[in-house]
Amino acid sequence: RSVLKTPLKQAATSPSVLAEIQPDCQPLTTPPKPKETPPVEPWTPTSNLKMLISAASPEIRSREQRRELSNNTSEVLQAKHCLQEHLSGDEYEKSQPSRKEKSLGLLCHKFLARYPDYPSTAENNYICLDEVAEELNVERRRIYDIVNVLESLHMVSRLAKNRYAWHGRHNLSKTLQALKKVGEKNKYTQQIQLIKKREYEREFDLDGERNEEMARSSGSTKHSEMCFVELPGMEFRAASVNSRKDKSLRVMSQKFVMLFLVSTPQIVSLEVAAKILIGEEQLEDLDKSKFKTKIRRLYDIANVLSSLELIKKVHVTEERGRKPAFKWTGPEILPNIPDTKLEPTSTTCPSPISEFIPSKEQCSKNLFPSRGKQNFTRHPSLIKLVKSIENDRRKVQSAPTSPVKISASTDQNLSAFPSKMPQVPAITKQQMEGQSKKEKEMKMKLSRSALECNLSLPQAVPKPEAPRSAAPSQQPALSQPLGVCPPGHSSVSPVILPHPHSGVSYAIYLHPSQAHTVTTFSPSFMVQPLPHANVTGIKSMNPKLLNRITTEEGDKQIATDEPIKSFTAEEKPPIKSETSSKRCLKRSQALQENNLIKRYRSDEESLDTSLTFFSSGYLIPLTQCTHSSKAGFPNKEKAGLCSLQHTTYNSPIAGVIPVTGSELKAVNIPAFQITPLNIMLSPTSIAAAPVLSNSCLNSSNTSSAQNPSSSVLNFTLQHIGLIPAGVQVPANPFLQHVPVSSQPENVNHSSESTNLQEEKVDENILQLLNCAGLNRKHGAVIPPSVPKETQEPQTVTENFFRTPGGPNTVSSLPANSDGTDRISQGTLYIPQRKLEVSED
DNA sequence: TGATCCCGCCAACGT
DNA sequence: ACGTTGGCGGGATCA
Repeated sequence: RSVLKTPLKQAATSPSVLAEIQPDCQPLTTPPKPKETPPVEPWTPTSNLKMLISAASPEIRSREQRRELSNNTSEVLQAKHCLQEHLSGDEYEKSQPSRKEKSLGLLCHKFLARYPDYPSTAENNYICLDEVAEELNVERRRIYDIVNVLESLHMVSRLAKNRYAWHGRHNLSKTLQALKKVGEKNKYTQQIQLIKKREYEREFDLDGERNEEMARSSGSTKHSEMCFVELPGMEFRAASVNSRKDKSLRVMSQKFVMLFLVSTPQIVSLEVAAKILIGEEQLEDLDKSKFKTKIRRLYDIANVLSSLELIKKVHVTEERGRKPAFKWTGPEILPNIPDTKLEPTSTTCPSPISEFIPSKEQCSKNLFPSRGKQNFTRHPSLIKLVKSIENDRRKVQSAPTSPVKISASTDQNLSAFPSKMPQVPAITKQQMEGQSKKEKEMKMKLSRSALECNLSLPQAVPKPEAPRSAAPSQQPALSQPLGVCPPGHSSVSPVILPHPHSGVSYAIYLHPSQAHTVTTFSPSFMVQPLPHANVTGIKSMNPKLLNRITTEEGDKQIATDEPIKSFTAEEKPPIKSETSSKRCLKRSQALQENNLIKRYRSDEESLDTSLTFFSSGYLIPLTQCTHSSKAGFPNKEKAGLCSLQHTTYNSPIAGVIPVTGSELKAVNIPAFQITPLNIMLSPTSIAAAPVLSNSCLNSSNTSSAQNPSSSVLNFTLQHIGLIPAGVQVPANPFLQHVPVSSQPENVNHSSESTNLQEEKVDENILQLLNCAGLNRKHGAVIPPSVPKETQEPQTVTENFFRTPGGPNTVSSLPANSDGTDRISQGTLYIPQRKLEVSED
């Protein structure tokens, strides 16, 4: 076999070409399973190079391929390399086998090249694993690795044995949003901090006392980690095909992504990720082997995520040394987006875990994904499925084999309780509710001990019920009432503004009421966050932890330049010195207090069903159907009272941060400053804002299940032939810029947003605290500076919205210089830590 | 060396 | 029983 064969190349290329050609159009052709090309040869290095290049920039991709590889430097170099090898001899063996050429990343590129990022509707985009493996000339095992992570992002979904449906990036944004929510729910941010803190402590040999404490607490919280069991959802939905146990890769991948989405500098080191993915630190170094294995898996995942251009490898240099890490390079996700739900019909990913989704919904979903052919055939059966779904669910739940569980995955760490408790599937809301009370009680009890750790995770199942006891964790973010809102406004909607160059994104919380205005505003404004100077410091936070991030690109600015402004908040004196135990006590107290408060608050909660998390831990984007919703409680005071407290104690770092609910109250949430700048809001965000703003709160309940109908509708229409497959009636949130309408969907969003907000607030608080702590350490408050360069907002926007339809762009919005005023309150995320990041 | 991570054994599942 | 999935970790490569 001589080395270079182009044949492979062709194989690889051809598909990509197709994709290119029919980018979004109709991918009817899909799986070219071209056997035409001789599968025999492995690709040549050259081909690989091409692939890489193409992968590098999707846009260019197709063209690139056709053209010669001349351009890239890297390419050239590689080419040379190849040549040399070839020249050297026929020992192609050497040349070929370079490990790199066989890397998962490369393979993934090749794989991705075969399919369009945005395939037209479901149609034929199916993937036959055997074929792919053959064409790419790799063992199937490898393909699984790729597919599994793609599946975690809902870019593909399993149809049947050996078959997957390709969804491309249509669902990506939704998925990411969902993941982010869950990540927030799980308090990954805090977990990360905790881990870092521990590390730091360890370094210093902080007394064992604390370590033990920490470990213990953490351990308790975390052990739940792996619990995930099968997800009921999966089962039924895929009907025949699903795979079962989703264990790690898929779930791991999602969690990994969540970490990026929730962390401020969106950089996550493998080490931290591994720890979190493992059951949290468990006993400190529990099994090194386990840790090692986790890392290995993370590399696999990271490789594919890198191929997707969602992350990129960097190195973080800390005091300790250089650690491998990855930086998120994917789209920023707007937390709030009014996502209307996910689910454009097209995608239909069969989400394994859709939690509450009513069976019907699921069915519809399932249907969608498939390609047309099957749909027809299936249709009838599907119907049946629908009917039986509920039964199935029950079965599933009860089924011995499938542990129904739940929560584990996502929340894994959190629950202090025995894993089982939390694991109730969302589906059984009612049950849950019933349980919830019990749980609450238990939690309350446990809370003291457990809370310290505060890692508690929110559980998957949302329960809208009322007064939640202390365990905030349990409440799904969804259900939670908004957090901190400045008085008067119940909901704040955070918007994240991506900062392209810096890579840092800012989140702005807007009051709903203001949201409108925002939209109208000029697209660009800057927000600067300011931490309270005084917020209680975190004693544990170590300055060391802070790192500087320097990336070659312009990322550097992130840390340093971040302008930080101080808001007016008055805060309370830091409690730093408290011992952990004391803190705990405080917390518990706080919790109690919170409880009281909580009572008042009603939860609107459950509305946002847009995503659901399944027990298995696998997230699936759903359309929102809110079954769950119970009627919302009157939100009475939510606005006024902020749920802050409750969040507060949750934080994992709690021990570290001694803030009580009362304290929080005292503190004003800093209002953001928005200076007019270049930053533009993405259209999406804008669009979202209005929705949120409106009203929603009140009506939240009402809304409810509309989505399903939309999906169903689409489905139906498509099948009937009224609509082309690609067309979907309901839209994707992005696509649709829904005017603030009275639509029920909106309502849901609002509720969702609310929750998010709360979460965010919490995070923000933590961050602020951190900042404060830092400041203290440094003794200086960081002056707010204005970010200098701003990039083109537009670019950012593009990233966010790839929607073909070209949404109304924000640009149309009138710019408002004084936007600042309008957005009075909010919180901003600022990366507080400084790290040195070196790109690889 | 330590960071990466390919390779493929082999168990859990599905059919 | 056999095929499909995919956890897992030894050990080869790379840097």
